[in-house]
Amino acid sequence: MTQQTPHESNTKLLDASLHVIRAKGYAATTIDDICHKAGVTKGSFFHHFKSKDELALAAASHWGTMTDGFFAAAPYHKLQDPLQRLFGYVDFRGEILQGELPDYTCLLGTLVQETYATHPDIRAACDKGMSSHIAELTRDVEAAKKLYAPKAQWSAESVGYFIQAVLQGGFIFAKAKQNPDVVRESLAHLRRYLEALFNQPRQISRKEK
Amino acid sequence: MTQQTPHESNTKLLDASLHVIRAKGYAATTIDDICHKAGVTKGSFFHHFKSKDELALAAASHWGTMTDGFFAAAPYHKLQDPLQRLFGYVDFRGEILQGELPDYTCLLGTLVQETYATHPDIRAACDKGMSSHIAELTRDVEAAKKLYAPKAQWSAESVGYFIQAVLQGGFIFAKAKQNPDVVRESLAHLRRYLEALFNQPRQISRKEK
DNA sequence: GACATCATACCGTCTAGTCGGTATGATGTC
DNA sequence: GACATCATACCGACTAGACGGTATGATGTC
Repeated sequence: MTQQTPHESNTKLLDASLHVIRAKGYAATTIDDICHKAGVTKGSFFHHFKSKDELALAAASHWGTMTDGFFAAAPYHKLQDPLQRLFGYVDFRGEILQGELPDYTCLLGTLVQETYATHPDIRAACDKGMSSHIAELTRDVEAAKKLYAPKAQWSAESVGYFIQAVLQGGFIFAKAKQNPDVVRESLAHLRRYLEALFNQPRQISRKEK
Repeated sequence: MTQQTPHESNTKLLDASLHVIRAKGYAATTIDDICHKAGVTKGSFFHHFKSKDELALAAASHWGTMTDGFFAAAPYHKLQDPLQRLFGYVDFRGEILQGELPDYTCLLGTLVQETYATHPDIRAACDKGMSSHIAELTRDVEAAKKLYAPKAQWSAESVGYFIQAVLQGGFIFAKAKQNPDVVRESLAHLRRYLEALFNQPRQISRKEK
């Protein structure tokens, strides 16, 4: 909290770890892998981080900071209507499926799968990061519900989790097929569902042909 | 394919690996872990499997056999109407969320996350296993579509993948929260969506309070 | 006695983490 | 402004242990 701007090597190591862990998984990632990718030495690594596990915690936190900024800066975020902002989010998640798999998949989803039973603190950090992203989403769902479906039975939070589950699950198939098409098609189903939940007539989304 | 009934140790090793890999992940699982859990020695392990990677392939195949049998024997499978069978599947997936996390999460989803970039053959085996399960599901979706929504635009296959994505994504949150409630709530959303897709009036499912 | 099924000791490599050391630059003192 | 002192950042050889895999031989079964 009393952080100065961290040193460049520190940031390079964190950025490298985001990529390498998403590509190889946490256990298979070696410290040397990360150092090599970051272009720093092992001595430097252990100057900045006490252990591999501590790096994972720092990486999870770094991931949260990165993604918060990324989504806050996205164009959909400026829309006034909370429902439009929600649709904007879903469409945006489809638009960013570009480049290699480690560029668009979720670090926390990968990390938690491997560590939930063996590394309680890393599991908790993943939970915290994902929950905070979902809480942000849930605020829009809640506001949209008040406006468009005030009497509906479902909870806004469960919708937030549902959206993320579709994404996380889609990423698994993207990895299995080396191809994000399943994510795109699942997002199309998700959007159709959200339209129904909020009593919106079927409409063609911006990016849909 | 010309398999005799495999020796007991072989099966014990495979069963053990299903559990251990789902708990710790593939890379963090050691051969000794699996031997210990199976109650056999390392000599036996290497008598039955050439390497750890070969075990992973055998485990993926074993998983497919197990789950095929498990779902084929489930009560919903006897229903005549394909749409009821589909709803039966979704409800059944909710009902089996019992016991510890490694008891109900998906081996292939866990495995593919860690290996997709580094172990092409394991990745392919996971893809094959998941695709085959989805193909089975897709047959019911297709049949139900013919009956209840013949003109709809969506493809049956994309619905099959969507269902699995919701499950796989839900498992990630179950791991993060050590609790399958997110899966249950996501399955409730999924069911509501499927009812809409097939033009079914909202109905209270058997297990819903 | 031949073959499958182990059991045990062992080997070599890989890897997280250590440790002694250096480079750089800030701060204080005269 | 010269010099001592010290903190931070970094380097890379080294180590101890873990882990995948092997070698060898025992035991049972036909």
